[in-house]
Order: sequence, then C-alpha cells, then structure tokens
Amino acid sequence: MVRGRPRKIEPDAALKSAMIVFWQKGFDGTSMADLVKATGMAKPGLYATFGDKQEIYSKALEQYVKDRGFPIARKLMASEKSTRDAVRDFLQDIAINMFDQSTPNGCFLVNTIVESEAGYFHLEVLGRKYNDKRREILSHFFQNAKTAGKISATSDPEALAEFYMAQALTIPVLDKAGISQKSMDRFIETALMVLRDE
Amino acid sequence: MVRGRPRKIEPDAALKSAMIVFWQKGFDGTSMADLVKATGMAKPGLYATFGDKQEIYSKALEQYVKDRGFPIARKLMASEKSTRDAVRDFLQDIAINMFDQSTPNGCFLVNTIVESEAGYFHLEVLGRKYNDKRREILSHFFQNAKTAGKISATSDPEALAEFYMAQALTIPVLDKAGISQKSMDRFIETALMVLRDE
DNA sequence: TTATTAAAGTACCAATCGGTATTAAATTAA
DNA sequence: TTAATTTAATACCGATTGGTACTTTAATAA
Repeated sequence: MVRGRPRKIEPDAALKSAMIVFWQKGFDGTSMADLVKATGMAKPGLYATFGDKQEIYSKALEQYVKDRGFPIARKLMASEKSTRDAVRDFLQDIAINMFDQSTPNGCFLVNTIVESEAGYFHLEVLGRKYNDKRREILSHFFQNAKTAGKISATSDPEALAEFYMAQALTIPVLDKAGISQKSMDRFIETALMVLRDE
Repeated sequence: MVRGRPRKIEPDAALKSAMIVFWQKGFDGTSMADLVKATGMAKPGLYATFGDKQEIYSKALEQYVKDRGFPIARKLMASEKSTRDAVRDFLQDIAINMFDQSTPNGCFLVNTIVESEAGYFHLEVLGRKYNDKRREILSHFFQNAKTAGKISATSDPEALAEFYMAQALTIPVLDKAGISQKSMDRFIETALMVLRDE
C-alpha cells in the first residue's frame, strides 16, 4: 500500500469542483480562496496536486472539454440520421446542456475564448486549441456527408463546418443573454435552413 | 468663466480610454491602477468624476454602444438595398470593426454578456439591456421588409431577427478565436443562405 | 515500536486590491 | 491682493491577492 496520510479529497473530484468555479466566475474572477472553499482542499494541497492557478485552470478546461465537448462531437460523427437531423441533434445537445440547472450558464470554452486577450498567459492558445479541434471534427462530418452523397455535390464542407462551429459558440452566448428555451429551439431551426436542400 | 483649477483630462476622453481598457481586459481583469494609467486621471479624480469601478464600467459600456453599436443598427434601418444586401452590410460592418487593429479584439458588449454571472452586480442586466435593444431593431427591420413585400410572406421576422442578432454576437467570438478575414467573409455568406429566397 | 512517507493544516509573506482623507496647486470673482 | 472654488496629487486605509515555509497528523514498512 501507499505510505503517508491518506487524501481527504481525490484530485479528480477537486478538479471537477474547480472546473465549476472557473466556469462560473472566469479566471480573473476566481480567487485561490474560492478554489479552496469549492474543492475542500487547503491551498498548499492545490499547489502540490495541480500547480499554480493557471495550471489548475488549464486542467479544469481540459476536464470540461473531455466531459462535455467530446461526447457531443462523437455522437455527431456516429449519427446515422440525415445530415439535417444529425446537425439538429448536435445543436440541441449543446442547448440542452445550457438549460441544465445543476451547472453554470454558458460554456466554459466560450468563456475562455472571450476572456482571453493577446499576451494573456496561455488562455488564448488554450481556447483556440479546443475550438480548432471541434471545427476539424465538423469538417470531417460534412466531408463524409458529401462523399456519401448525403449533401449536394456543390456544397462546401469547410464553410458548413465553420458555420455550425460558430453556431455552437453562439448558443452559450444566447444562454448568457437570457434567451428562453422556446426561442433557442426556433433559433436552431433557423440555423438549419442553411441545409435546406439536404 | 468657471472657477477652480482647470481639468487636466476631459471626462469624455478619460471615459474613452477607460472603455478601451475594460473592453480589452474585462471588469475583473481591470484594476483601478490600470484605469489611472490609461486615463491619466488620478484615482480620486476618477471617483469624483464617474463614481466607483462599477459605475465607470457602466458608463464605458454605454459609450461603447452609442459609438459603435447604434450607428451600425441605424445604417441597417436606413438601407435601401435588398434585404440580403442590407443584412450582408450589417454583418460586414461588425466584422470590419473586428479587424480594426487600433482597438481590442472582440466586442465589449459580448464580453460583458459572457463575463456576467447571475447575481454579479448589474453586469448581467447591462449586457442584456443593450442586446435586447439590438434584437428589437432587427425585428423592426424584418417586419418592415415583410410588409413591404421584400421578403416572403411566409417568413418569420422574429425568428430572422433572433438569428441575425445571434450572428452579430458570434462574429466577435470568431474574431477572438483567431479566425481569418477570408473565413469571416465566407461565414457571412453562409449565414446569408438563410435568406436564400429573399 | 520506530522510522519513513505523504498529506493536511496553520500561519505567514510581499504585493495589489478598491476606495478615501488630506493637502497642494491653479484658476476666477470680489 | 485676497477669498472662494475646483481640481490635482500624495499618501494612506484595511482587505484580499497569489503563493509558500513550516508544523502537525495519519498512514505504512521495517
């Protein structure tokens, strides 16, 4: 067995709590004292386990993307529905997360992108990294749909990927702006009009 | 004439400088020391002229919306082009602001909406207020277009207003995510496909 | 029992936070 | 010149910031 005093808080659980706080209050808006309260870990424990505030943020964002982002993208890629219905599911999956009352409003990744500024540690790089990955996935999706003849031969998979990646970024902002669930549904249907022919 | 020691910095100029800082670094990311450095006003002068940090932020955001937001909306309403071309101009006007190298990336209003959290002073209310105003303007625009027969009688002006208001929110996020000008143009063209018939 | 190990917990650091009391300087009206 | 007025400028306030040195506690291996 492992020697030494046993952990009071598992690192995974602490990281999840830290994620919620950063998600809700942002990097600048979150203090180490906030993280101590949320995680149950004492400050030296946080530093020993994760590193400094920036590293905790990075790891929390990574956790977020793995937990919330990737499953939605994977589901899109695995969908056997029509392109239109698959994309509708994709946008609705994001919207559903927004109206989950047990988590903060908005999206941690979008918050990161928006809070970032040129030269502001690696927050900028971080946000773009995950966002680029999502655009690539959407790009593959539409490329596949085109070669499979599911969307018209004249359509531009890159343009469609970019457009729906953008809609995926907008939904959290609309949520933060206080949009109703009904309006969100209507918004998604309007965004699908780009795929009218498919 | 007015008695007393003359001002070193005009309040309007100071507010403009404060706006740039808040726009770039956010509410939490901006310190009073930052504002002192940017405006050239000493701290007590800032408090005497504008109030506390929250009030300075409110006034800076108001300034931003009046300077940058309203002219674009007014131009849309006054446009005599086709609906499609008028909306293209609207989105491109926003995009052009994004690539202006003399101002921070992104949009101060979007930053406010995203940084806001429930119960976080009036930042939430502030952001929504101006955004709702923009949606109303777009709503009038599409309502007018419909009654004038410029868009089809079956189209939903509210849905279109909501959709293009959302695109107006997305463009700044795309900018922050590091999109190229070429991709931005392609994105706008894709978003206009919703108006394919018009 | 006794080391050894590893984590928890306390207490502290200098620096910065938002905000203000007080003083010095610069102007005009009398 | 003097008094009144308005702003600038300095210096300071207690609280909080991110980060760390040090001590205590709880476990296992010898």
